Amino acid sequence: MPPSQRRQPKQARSRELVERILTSAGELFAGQGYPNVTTNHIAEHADVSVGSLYQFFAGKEEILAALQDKWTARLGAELDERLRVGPGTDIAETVDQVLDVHAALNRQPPGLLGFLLISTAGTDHGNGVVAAIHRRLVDLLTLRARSLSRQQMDVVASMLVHITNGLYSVGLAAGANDPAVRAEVRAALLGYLTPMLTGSDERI
Amino acid sequence: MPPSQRRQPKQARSRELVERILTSAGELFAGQGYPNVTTNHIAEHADVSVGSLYQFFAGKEEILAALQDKWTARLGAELDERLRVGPGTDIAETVDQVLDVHAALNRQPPGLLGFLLISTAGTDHGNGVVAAIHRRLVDLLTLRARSLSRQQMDVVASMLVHITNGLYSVGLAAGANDPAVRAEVRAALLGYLTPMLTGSDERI
DNA sequence: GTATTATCCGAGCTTTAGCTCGCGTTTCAC
DNA sequence: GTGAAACGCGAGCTAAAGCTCGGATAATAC
Repeated sequence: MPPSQRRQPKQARSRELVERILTSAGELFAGQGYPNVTTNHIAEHADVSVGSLYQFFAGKEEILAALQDKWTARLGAELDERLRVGPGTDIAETVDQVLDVHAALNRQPPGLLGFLLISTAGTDHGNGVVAAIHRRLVDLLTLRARSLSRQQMDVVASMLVHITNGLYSVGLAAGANDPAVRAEVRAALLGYLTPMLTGSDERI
Repeated sequence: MPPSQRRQPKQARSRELVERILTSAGELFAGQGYPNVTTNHIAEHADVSVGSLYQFFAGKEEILAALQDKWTARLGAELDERLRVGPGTDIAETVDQVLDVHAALNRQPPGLLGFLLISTAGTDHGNGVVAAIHRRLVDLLTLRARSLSRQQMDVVASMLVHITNGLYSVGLAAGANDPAVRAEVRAALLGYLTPMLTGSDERI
């Protein structure tokens, strides 16, 4: 399904223009808040005319969707690269890697990743984005937590998505690089996962 | 600091009108999403004229702020009432109570509490609202976790606010009454809190 | 009962976000 | 080099959100 009937950038300069638009939109969304940003702002900030913007995007929502795709793809790629898990990998190490990736991506621009993840809630497109992350997590869990039922895995994956998203988004974004906060998020994730993976969880 | 220079409702009918406006706004915000709701929608849905609405509220943002105040006050009152904790109270019980209160408030209208809590992020007013909840939690922790330093308590309180807010808001709101989801949220909170309160946490 | 204050209303004015369209410019294919 | 396609532009149109104001009604004070 094509994002819209708009023109697809073919030449290098238009691809760069689209890139500038996305970058500016990201900075503005994260900085001013989605409702306060207009397509005119984005165009101006990107040093591009509105007309050009509308050649490639149908509107603000489509820009948001494109950003979500771009960043979740980036997030997924980073995770794939770092999480070469075998059955023997230490959980704590895995959690650290995940937190590293999140923190790094959420830094430039600050808070954007968190905003994007939060803003998936409710929209059709957002559901797809979350589903992709969810799938990846279930794959990960399959390697680690074979004692869990399929249904349990789904719930656990949801939990993980929302713990990390939620924490790194709703307010903790600012403190994500604060070691104390970081340590607590780590403790929370491990506190949740450890009993489950070591089998000491009576719910299993 | 007065919310605005608007008129304060003095008579019973105007207080009821303000009430209707807030109720309608809550339903619409939770149902249609904040950006899609206009003051005209709210007035119409509340069966009130826009003019009347603007006599008591300066605009949409102020209505949101009023809703945040009202619901966090309600949340705080419910928690105070149910969480008569002494040093001997069971943690699991406390967590259950907190989840009960959240779930109940988030039910009518569905998702409103979650939306309100999320939407505090970033705004000045929202910071105040979160600070109030935060303060209450630190009080609670003071009774339970005396071994924590003041700074640690702050971080832990932040974590708790964001775990509950985040989880019950970003996507889990829909499933908040699903027993499986509920059980996982419970497990996550206990997994985080138990080591800390029993002193088996090596970070303390 | 009368003056005063509080309230309520909604047509319509103002502002602004959203968006298009025609034209000039650049790149590409051959 | 030349025609075609891709691109870039921004003044300005459109629709809708935000909001006011003057006048009518209801509550309250005395």
